[in-house]
Amino acid sequence: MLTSTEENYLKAILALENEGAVSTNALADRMETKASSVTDMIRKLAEKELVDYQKYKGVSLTISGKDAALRIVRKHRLWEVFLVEKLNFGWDEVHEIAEQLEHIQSVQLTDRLEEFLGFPKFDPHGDPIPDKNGTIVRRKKACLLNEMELTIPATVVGVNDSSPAFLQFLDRQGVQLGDTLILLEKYEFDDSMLVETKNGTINFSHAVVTNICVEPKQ
Amino acid sequence: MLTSTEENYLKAILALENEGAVSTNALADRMETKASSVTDMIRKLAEKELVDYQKYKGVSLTISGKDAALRIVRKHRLWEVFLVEKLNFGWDEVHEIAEQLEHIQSVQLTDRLEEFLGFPKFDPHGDPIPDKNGTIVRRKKACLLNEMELTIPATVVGVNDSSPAFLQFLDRQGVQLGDTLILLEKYEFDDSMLVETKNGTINFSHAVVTNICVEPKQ
DNA sequence: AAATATTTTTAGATTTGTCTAAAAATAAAA
DNA sequence: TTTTATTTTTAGACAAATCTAAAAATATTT
Repeated sequence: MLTSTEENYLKAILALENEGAVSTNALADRMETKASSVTDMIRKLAEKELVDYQKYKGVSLTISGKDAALRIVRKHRLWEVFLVEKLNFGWDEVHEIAEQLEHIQSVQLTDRLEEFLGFPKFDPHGDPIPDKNGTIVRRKKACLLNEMELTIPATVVGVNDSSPAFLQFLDRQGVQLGDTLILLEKYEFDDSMLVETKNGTINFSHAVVTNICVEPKQ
Repeated sequence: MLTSTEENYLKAILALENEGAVSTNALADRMETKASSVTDMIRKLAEKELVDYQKYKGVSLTISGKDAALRIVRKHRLWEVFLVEKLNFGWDEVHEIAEQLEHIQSVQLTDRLEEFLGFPKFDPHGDPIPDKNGTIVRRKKACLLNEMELTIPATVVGVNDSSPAFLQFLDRQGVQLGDTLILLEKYEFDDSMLVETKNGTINFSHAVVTNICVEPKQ
């Protein structure tokens, strides 16, 4: 059995390891703790064979570590769906609560929740929900809004930044999952872009267009 | 903010204090820990003004301690309703999971869950659910099955023992909340009783009839 | 009321996750 | 390739919740 802290470390390592090992400092940053604390915890996870670790070389998840991490992500995202779909929370309000709920230990609970929710494949931010075996649905045609060709309609399928600040900004612009957006112009000097939304044509900064995931319509 | 352990102590004190202070040993028994650990924790709770404590005299909850305890009981029982009503768990399966869920910190979550469930007044074992203010509905006419008069029909409204063993026993006898039972005979020599149930007339031991709460029908 | 038994508290130790400060290893720059 | 800077690890300490063993207070019995 893992402690909540151990689970949070595994989740952080999963999020950070895009090919290659994760550095101690990167983990410390994400966990909002000190590098020395990270070293201690990594040692413990290595002893439990959840991560591969060599001094000064960073960490990566083992098979069973990745498995554990995916189970936590699965729970987190299922609870987010529950909070939004059943309890009418906004997509900007659910992360913090799901951070607690993801540590509830009961495989049966998770599986029944999934069934109750109708086996959703994506959470309220468009992130994929691992199934019972840790398998994730991958979107093939998805890209960032700024990578779209001009004038081609695109459906919003997710966000890269799930912070309340960004989500509330999108709410205020009337942008939500499933909406259609069209890139009309790109301005080189500040990488901002003109986008057609259901609320009209709006100029979005670089930070905005690189944090919205879309799929070409049809 | 309270730790889960502190919350569990408060809950235990609430459950044990039927007039008069709770002894260190009684708490240790219920918490499945040692008396010395209880003394330490009581000290901490006293510092936070959640309990009144005098050395060698036992503890009792302060107003704010009782408040906190009731909030935890409220969450526990609401989650039990959710598990049974929405996720189709049996009444014998929910306690352990609710023990974890009761520590999730979010007043908004609790209140929205309550609303989602239709403001239930009792949990799956017939125990009353405190409302937002800690107020509990009291059943006026309720008594134990063994206290009923012979031949008077009574409705099952709760159980005093919520252990899986007892609940599964009741399941096998076909006894559930809302059922009508009729006391037919009392046997002095072992305090067992003959009871009419929807599955026929059954002899129930003293342990059974003193753990079923009923209300005279109508 | 004195002796004995029980309950409760204290003292000191352990584990978990964290910290600071210093040392060691690695990476980057001169 | 030395020197300097950065990253990572070690050493030692702390707070929380627990434990064992011993001491102190209270209760019970003779």
